[in-house]
Amino acid sequence: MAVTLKDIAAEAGVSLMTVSNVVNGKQARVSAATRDRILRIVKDRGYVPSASARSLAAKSSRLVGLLVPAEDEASLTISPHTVAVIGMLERELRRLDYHLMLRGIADRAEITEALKSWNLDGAVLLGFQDAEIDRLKAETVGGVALVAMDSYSENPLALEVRSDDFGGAELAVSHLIALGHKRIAFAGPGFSATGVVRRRFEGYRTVLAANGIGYDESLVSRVETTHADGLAYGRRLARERPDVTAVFTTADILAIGLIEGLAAEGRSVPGDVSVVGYDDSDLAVYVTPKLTTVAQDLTAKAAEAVRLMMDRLAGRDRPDEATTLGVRLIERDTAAPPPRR
Amino acid sequence: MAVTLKDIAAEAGVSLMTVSNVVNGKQARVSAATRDRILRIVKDRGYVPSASARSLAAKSSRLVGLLVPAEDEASLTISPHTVAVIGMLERELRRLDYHLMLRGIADRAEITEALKSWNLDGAVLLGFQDAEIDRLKAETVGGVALVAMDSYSENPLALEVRSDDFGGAELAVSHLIALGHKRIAFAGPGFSATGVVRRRFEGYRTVLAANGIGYDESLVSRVETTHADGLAYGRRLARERPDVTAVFTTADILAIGLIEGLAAEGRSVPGDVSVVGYDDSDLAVYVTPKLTTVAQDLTAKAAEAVRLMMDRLAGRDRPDEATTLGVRLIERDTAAPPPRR
DNA sequence: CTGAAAGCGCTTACAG
DNA sequence: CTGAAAGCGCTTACAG
Repeated sequence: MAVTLKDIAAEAGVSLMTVSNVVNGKQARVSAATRDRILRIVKDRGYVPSASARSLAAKSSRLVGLLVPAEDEASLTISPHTVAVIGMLERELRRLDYHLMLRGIADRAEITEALKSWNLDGAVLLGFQDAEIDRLKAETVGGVALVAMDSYSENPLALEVRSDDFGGAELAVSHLIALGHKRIAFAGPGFSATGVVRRRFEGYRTVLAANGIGYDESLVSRVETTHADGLAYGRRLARERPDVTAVFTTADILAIGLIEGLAAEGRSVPGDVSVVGYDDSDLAVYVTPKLTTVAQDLTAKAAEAVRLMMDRLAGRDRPDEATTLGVRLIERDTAAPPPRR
Repeated sequence: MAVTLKDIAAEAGVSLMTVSNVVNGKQARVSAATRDRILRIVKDRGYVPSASARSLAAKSSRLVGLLVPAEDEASLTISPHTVAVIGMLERELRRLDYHLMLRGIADRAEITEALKSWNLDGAVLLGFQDAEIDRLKAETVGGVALVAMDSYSENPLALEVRSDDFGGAELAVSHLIALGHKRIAFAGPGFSATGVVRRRFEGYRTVLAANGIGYDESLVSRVETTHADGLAYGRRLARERPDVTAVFTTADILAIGLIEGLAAEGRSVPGDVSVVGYDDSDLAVYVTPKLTTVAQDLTAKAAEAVRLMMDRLAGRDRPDEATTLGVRLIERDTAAPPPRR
């Protein structure tokens, strides 16, 4: 069947060991002549080392997992965020001769299982709630390099990477206030559980307070991150809250649905209501009017996650602190001064 | 370190073999009492079988690859298409206790390498050109189950899954003709090389001919599948081809850019120019006006690919013919009768 | 610079 | 119903 080290060794008239050394680039241990001869045979025969044999014999699998929460029977929901991370991660791993295993996690125990089963060298945790990261235990995680994206968990087992969610909200809400808005709503998904949303909510509250605007709980709505939920929220807002002149949302897709919902009830953006999104996804410029939004640099975030992972894998340990990336406000066409009364 | 079969066997006072049988569900070979005892220990100790050891000893790795073309230094471009397939594939594999390895392919030789290195049981090839599928050889592929998506290659080594590209184009162009259009442009990426685009182009030509409309090469433009290229094309079209009243494009994102480009030059859709997209991606309903487009059921296509793969893996071999899924036209707001002159 | 031995954690026949 | 042996393809010390 497949060509093995043994076959190459036999053909080259050397020992297994020598071929192994050559294949793994330990050149100091083999003469140039032998090396070239072996390399030629390797190439001619199309030899590819068995990764599972290697993984079994060595301590390292050269395998990194990308772990993403998954409903039991549903297929993985892959956000633009996830896509950016997958792309970057795969490329960097490939460059360093690692492989990427993608795994949906329906049940918490599967994290451990995924780690152990293929003896992963590292894993990137994407989209988990802080509490789930908190629960990771050293016994079950072993020495696996763990990077948790968008997590505010304090668990020292995982390196955290996120962008400045508090600051992003500050930027957005300050902008709305500067335009003259006072009745500013907040819309986002379950913000008690997920740290990212909670930080944005805190940014919202903080800026309000700093500007002497009283906090009004009735302006805060829990809306899932989908176009449909945004749309329903927009209709509701138009009907029930004519006093609201601006909305800060935690996601572009939600903002886009919201704008459509407002329009369906005869309210225009930004004429009647201003809307600020979050993410600066591609979508933001495809829609009309183009979306004013908080940009987080997904590519940079993914790159940072990969870099942390690679540093850990290479044993270049770095100060074990969370990395927080900057954000900025992209002013486009959905935020304007409130209508004159 | 990690708990092994041996540890479990020792604790249960049985042989390795017996534990192995229990873990692998070969219950006929073990008494119920022993089985329950072993299962309890397995659970208590948190034993997870080593997949690499298993892969090495058995003939099967329970590993399926998703192979996607990648520019050398660029990160994977993951289309909505790819996302749908990744999600479906991961879920089905997980359900059957397989794992998914994601691999970008910069160079053709890497396909073989990916297959051999981890001893993949199967692989889904996504986004390769027909010629690349054609070149796959039995020697290098071995017995790996191969599914090629959106391929029109005749290579019997791979099972092909695609949707009815010729029919989709027929639907779109017939619709435009029925509305009264005669000067209908075609815009899509490199359509000599990729079978999918070529089939759509053939659909376009065929319908034109069937309706007595002469083929005009100057109406056919090669435009890459990006918003930016669509936009540039739209501007060009508005300036140089006032005679064109309708455009059939091979992708929604391209159509959306095109509409923006036309608008930038003062031409409205569908007032001045009608546009039909392809894919019915989420985007289609987010933009204004909402896009008329050809829907291909990505979920169904992904599901079919997974099903073919699973049947092959399970040895349930099926008639080795390509699967072609249906398409349908979704009429929304970007196609209307041509302007009266 | 090169090699013989042991072992990684499993499964696959084959016995009993 | 249960087990002892061989082997999957590699790497890791350790010798020479």
